[in-house]
Amino acid sequence: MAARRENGRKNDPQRTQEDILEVATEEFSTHGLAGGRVDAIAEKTRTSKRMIYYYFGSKEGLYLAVLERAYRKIRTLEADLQLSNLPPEQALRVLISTTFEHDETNPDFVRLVSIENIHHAAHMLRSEAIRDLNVSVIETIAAILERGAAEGVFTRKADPIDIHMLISAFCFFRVSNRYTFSTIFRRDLSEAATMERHKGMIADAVVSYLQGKAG
Amino acid sequence: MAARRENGRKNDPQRTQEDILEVATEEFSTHGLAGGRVDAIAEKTRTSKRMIYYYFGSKEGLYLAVLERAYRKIRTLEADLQLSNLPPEQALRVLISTTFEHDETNPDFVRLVSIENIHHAAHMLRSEAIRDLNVSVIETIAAILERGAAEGVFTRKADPIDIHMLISAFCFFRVSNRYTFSTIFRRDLSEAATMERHKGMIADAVVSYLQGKAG
DNA sequence: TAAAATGTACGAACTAGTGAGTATGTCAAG
DNA sequence: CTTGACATACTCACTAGTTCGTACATTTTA
Repeated sequence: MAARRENGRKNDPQRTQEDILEVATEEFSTHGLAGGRVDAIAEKTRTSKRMIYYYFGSKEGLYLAVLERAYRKIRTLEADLQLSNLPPEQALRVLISTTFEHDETNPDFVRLVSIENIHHAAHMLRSEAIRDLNVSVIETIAAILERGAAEGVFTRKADPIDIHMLISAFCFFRVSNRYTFSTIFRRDLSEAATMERHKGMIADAVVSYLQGKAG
Repeated sequence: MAARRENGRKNDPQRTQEDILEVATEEFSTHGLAGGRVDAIAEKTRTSKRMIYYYFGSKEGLYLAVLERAYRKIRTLEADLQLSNLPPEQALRVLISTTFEHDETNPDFVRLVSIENIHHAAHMLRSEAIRDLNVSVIETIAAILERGAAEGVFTRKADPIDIHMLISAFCFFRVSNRYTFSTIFRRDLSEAATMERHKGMIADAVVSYLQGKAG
C-alpha cells in the first residue's frame, strides 16, 4: 500500500513479511527446502536477508511459515462450498470439480506438499496449525454419501476418507507428476481439452464406483 | 562375493559401482538431489568419495545413474505380465494389482520420481534411456480395452493413457503422499487391511468406470 | 528516547570437486 | 613361468566456493 518515500525508509512489517513469504513460496516450491537459497530469496525481496532472520528465525522457520500459509489458503476454500442443497451426485461432482481446479491452479501448493512428503512430513508434524486442519472435506463427503445412500443413488458403501483419497490422488497426481508423465507419454496435461476430459473422467469414475455393487 | 584380502586391496569395479548406486539411491530418495550429500554417500560406501567422481563424474551424474537404474527395474517388471489369456476385466484387475504392489514395495522409486518432478524432470529429459521407455503398459491396457469393448464388457470408450493415469495416480499417491495424508487424516496407510481395501477400491473404480455409459 | 525495524558486511562451517600419486590385474615377451 | 609395461582401479589430502547465520550500526515509529 504505502508507497516508499523518495529516499528514506518506510517501516511496514506486515508487507515485509508478506513479501518474504511470497518470494520464499516460489523459491521453496521450485527448489525444495534444501535446494532453496536464503540469499536468493533475500535478493528477490524488496528487503534484506537480515529481515528473514528477524521475522522467521531460520531457514526452516521460513519454510514452515510458507507451508502454513499455503495450507491456510485451502482451509478457507473448503469451507466455502455450499453443497447440502444439491442432489448427492451433483454435489459430489461439484466437490470433485473444485478439488480438480484447486490443484490445477495451485501448483505451488502441490509442489510444497510433495516436498513435505520427501521430508516425511516432519515440519507439518511440528505445526499444530497444519496438523489440526479440521478437514471439512471429509464431513462434506460423509454427508453427501449418506444422503446418496438414503436416496438410493449410491448403492456402494464407502468410507469418506477413502473417497477423498481417490479424488485427491488423481487431481494431485496430474499436477505433481506432470513433468515425468508428459515426458514419458508425450502428452501435454495442461491443454484445455485434456483437462476437461480428465475432470469428467475422475468424476465419472467416482460416481460409477459409488453406484456399483454394495461393498 | 570375493572376500577381500586381509590387508590388501581387491579391485572389483562392478561391485564398487553397484555399492555406490545402492547407497546413493537411499541417500537421494530420502534427502532429494540438493539435500543428498556426496560425503554422506561416500561414508556409507565401502569405497571413497574419489571413486564416486571417478565413475560418475559429478553429483548430478550419480543422481542420473540412480534414476536410470530405478527405471530399468520397472521396465522389466511391466514386460513380464502375461495378460492376453485372461478375460478383459480380470486382466485389468491383475494389472492394477501389480501396479499397486509395485508402488507399495518400491517407495524409493516413488520418491525418486517425486523428486524428479520437483526438478521439472530435467534429468529424465537428458536421459535417452529413460525418455525412451517403451511404456508397454499402454499397449497392454489398449489391448485389454479393445477386447473388453469387443466382448461388450466395457461399454465406455476410454483412452488407454488416461486409464493408466487413473490407476497410477491412486497407487502412486498412496505412497508419495503417505506422510502428509496420514498426518492430516490420522490413518495408517501401510496397514494390511487398509491396503487390501484400497487395492480393491481402485480396481472396482476403474472397472465401474469402464462399464458406465459410453463416452 | 526507547523499542521496533532495517541495512551492511562478515565469518564459520560445510560441500562439491580435484591433484597427484599408489595399488592391482593383465598380457605379451623373454 | 617370470618379468616388465600398461591400463584400470583406487587412496589421501587438499581447495575453492558456497551458504546459513550473525554482529554491529542505523533508521523509523510511538
